[in-house]
Amino acid sequence: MTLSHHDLRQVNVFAEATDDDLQLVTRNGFMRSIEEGEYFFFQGDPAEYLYVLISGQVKLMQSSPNGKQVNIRTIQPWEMFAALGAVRKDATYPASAQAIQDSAALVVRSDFMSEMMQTRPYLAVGLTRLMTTLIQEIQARYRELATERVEQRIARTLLRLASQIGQSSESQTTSVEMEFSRQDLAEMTGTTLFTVSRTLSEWEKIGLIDAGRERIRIKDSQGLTKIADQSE
Amino acid sequence: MTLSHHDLRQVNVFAEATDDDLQLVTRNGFMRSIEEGEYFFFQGDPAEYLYVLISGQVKLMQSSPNGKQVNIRTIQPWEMFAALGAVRKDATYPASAQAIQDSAALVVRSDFMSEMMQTRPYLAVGLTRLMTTLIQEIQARYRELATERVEQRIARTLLRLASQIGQSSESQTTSVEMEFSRQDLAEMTGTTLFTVSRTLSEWEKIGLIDAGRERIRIKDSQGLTKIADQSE
DNA sequence: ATTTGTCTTTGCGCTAGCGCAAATAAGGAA
DNA sequence: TTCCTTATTTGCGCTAGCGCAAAGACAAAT
Repeated sequence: MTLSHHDLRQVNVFAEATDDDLQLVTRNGFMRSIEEGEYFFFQGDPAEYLYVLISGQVKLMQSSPNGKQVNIRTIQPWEMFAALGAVRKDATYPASAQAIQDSAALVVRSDFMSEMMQTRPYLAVGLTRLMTTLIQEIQARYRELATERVEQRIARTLLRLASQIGQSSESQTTSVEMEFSRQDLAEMTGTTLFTVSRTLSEWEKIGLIDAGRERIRIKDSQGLTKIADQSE
Repeated sequence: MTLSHHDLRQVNVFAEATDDDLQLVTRNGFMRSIEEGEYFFFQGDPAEYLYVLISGQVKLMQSSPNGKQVNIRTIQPWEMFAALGAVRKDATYPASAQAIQDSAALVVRSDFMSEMMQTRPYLAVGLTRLMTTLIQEIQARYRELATERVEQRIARTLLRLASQIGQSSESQTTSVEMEFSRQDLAEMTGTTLFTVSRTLSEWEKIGLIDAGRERIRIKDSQGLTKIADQSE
């Protein structure tokens, strides 16, 4: 698989890059494909590489000492992830990256990117911009987790995922088919598999969604929005 | 109040700055002092300035549409905050900054810092490094909120605060006196004022802490650590 | 078609923690 | 000192959501 510069410019950090710089990145990087369920890296590994997802879907998850897991973020194609190694020496990945669909990624050495950044402010600035986005998103999720009830969080998460996926795939169809297990969704919303299952069953009954094994499709996003926004 | 370069180098992002650059920053910035309870800025305001806390203590909090608040982060002296404006045009603050003690900050225009960053990679890289730290911290808090019980979260928060404060003040005394209301602590841990009160009362009874009105001192940090780490 | 493994559903009991209300305590101001 | 405001404590009832177990559904492999 070859990457055109046009493709790579979909990556926010590379949007303003010169052709030469993109050339450098692709020359120094390599492609890596893994199957559903496999990992790009594990929490605690030395952060030697950063990744740009080309196809598929990847979840970043963090596990606590006692073994429970939370889903920090779900990566869509053309997102850069695991970039922290580029700015911190001897960092280790704070999360594991598992493919939830067969996935391919462009892999670049952290220290190579780090060198590039020293002489190309646009790169460092772009990376900072990316990080502010991430911070804002996780802060919002944190607030939701702290203040909202499970039902609202699940609704909001479904809507968020639908918009992320709808954005990355060009299919602007109203109802996107999403592939997630109940367990995945539980980890994303900070609840349990059982509660997710119960909630989705309820919603399917009243026609808000259409759900199956590892598959959810939103039928009435307005109805979900109403649930997500209900103040009490 | 004047800021020596030595002082400013305590700020991580400025650690490697040249004297000239520090000069520029102080010349283009100004000091702003506010009293306990007042705000440096509010969520939703245009992010025109970034701040470096010089003295006091500030909490960054986010409020949801329905009015509930969470404490995103607590700022200690020599921390930079509200830096997102420097990399995003037309951004608005995603949180409000309220002084929980009388505080003073160095205030710098976002677009001035933005310009500096264009020609000084160390600044952009330093800012990115700062952001990765923030991301890691809030991710950890997110995981805790999702997987741990209230008791553990309160214990962990107390320990974290104690270490942060102990770090910024040079007093390496074993037990730091912390000034927080029960409400503050509730917002930091994603619980309610009542639960915090009950928990602290319990801990005071068994000698882990010493608490008063808007005041907490850890007496037995080992005991707290044990609570924070208990896996069940 | 049958088996096997995994994912999902659902019933059931339980409890951590919420939320209200009322009492109490601690400072600060007059 | 006394008053006033604000923070804290504590009792009490309640429920959202957890966690287990067992059954059911689906998909892939043989």
